[in-house]
Amino acid sequence: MTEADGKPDAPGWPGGPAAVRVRFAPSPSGDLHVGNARTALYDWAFARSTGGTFVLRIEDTDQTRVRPEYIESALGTLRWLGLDWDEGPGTGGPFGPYLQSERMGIYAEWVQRFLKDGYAYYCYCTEDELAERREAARKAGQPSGYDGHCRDLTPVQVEAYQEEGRQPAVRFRMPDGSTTFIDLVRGEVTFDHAHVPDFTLTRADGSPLYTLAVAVDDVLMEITHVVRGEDLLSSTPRQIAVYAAMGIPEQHFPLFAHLPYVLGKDGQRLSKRNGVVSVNWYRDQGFLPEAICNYLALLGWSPGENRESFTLAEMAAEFDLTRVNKNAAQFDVRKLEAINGDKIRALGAADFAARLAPFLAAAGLVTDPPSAAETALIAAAAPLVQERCTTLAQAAAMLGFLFTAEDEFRIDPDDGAATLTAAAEPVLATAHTVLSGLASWTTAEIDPALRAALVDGLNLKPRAAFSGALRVAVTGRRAGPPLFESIELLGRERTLGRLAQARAVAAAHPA
RNA sequence: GCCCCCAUCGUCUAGCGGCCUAGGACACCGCCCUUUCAAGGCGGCGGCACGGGUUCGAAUCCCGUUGGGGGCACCA
Repeated sequence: MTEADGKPDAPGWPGGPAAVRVRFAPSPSGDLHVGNARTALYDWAFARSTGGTFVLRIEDTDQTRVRPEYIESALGTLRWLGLDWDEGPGTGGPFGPYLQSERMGIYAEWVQRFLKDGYAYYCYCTEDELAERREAARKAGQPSGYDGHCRDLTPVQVEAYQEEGRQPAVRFRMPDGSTTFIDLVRGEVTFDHAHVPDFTLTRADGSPLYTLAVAVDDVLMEITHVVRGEDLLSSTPRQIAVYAAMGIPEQHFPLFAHLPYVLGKDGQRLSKRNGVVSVNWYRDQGFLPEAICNYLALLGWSPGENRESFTLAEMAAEFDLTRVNKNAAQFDVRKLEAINGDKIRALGAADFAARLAPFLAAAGLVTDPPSAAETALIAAAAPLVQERCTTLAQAAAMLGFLFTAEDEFRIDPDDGAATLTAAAEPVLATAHTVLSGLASWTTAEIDPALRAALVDGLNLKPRAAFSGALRVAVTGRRAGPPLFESIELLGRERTLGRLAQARAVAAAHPA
């Protein structure tokens, strides 16, 4: 690492090769939430739209907050969403390793160099002392950042602190003046360094902090564009200061783009309190990755011309950072549901059935994986619910009556049970009789037979005949897939059995 | 407390000085279709936060106010 390692001819920098290199750098302290996913999506789309490289880097320097299982979870979520990375964990690449926890030596070297060159200094203040002075500054109406207490310690003072046994953190010496940069989303942004205090590079135990690791890695990994959340906007001048300390010429700094927040339902910051934030939860509910990507894309970007429905591939071709909004967006699950329904309906029949199967298995309705017979029944039943569901889990639930064994079949006590009264008994009896006499068990036979017997024969309105007791007896609920098709798929024996059972129940309940 | 950012229907947005009596989507309401529920079709409700400028002309440009969000960590 010498001055000669400066990157005058690195990709993406003015004067160098034009290739864009963007990174998504999550901190694995929990499941990927929808805000992170939106950032990842934009990073990915920007890389793809420019023909650049999408780099995935894991920011796991804080060992007290990071859990290894969250790394796997995040990788899995990104893969599921369809956001493939060109360099990163599991893929490799020329700038690895891509886990910051495996790059500690690199950060330590740079810290030593910053110390030697006077860009950084040891800070012996304790956290309690810092908190106390911070509070005092705030009360005095002053900026409450670090006050520079240890900036220019004399050798005597240093010795005194060392004799006390204090372990120093390392702080970056923020120069006077201000930092101005062009944010690709927000335009020109300026920070007065009076409000950018000397910040910590490493903890007392020597471990590196975000502001050090992120700047070093972005330079070393030759990142050309830092596209990330707005929460990091105010850390940008620090990173720029670190680039300068590393000896990187200003024209070779990465470009920045800060994305607006994704807020919860109540307009507050995303948290468990104001809606579900984990992408994995939506996956487990049966939201399609293409729906989530489409919806998330709309939270801050649009292709224009009132187009709202598009594929990942289309976004990859059309994404444009300059069209990203500056204002925060609220996450509205209802719109996600609407888009999910659209995407589900757009699926091919076989594709939909294949995606539905795991949800039937998760609900305990079929074996995992489904048997050949179950697979056939799923394929036959899937078209009945494809256009009436908003999620795959909901679709599976609608088909529950079909995949439930007869000894476990129950009428929904809250939904349909009230229809099974003595008044309905004749309807059920007639249906049973008619269906018993059917020569072939097909919708084409069932439909006209029931219509003749109930509508013409019993003089019932179609609505009364097919959406009341009969439907409840067969499917257990008032609402569900089309009745005649349902009866066909259920089969003669099971249908007649359920009808007989419902008759008994109805007869025992006076209207 | 100090500093920064943002501002079009309830929500997501189109709009980048005249094409706007502001368009689309979700949600909501009504009608049609209909064996339920959906889907689909048609229609409706509803917005440029406020106040000053600039301009022949402002949702679009400038300033202020208000409102919302964020930062000020040995978190990221």
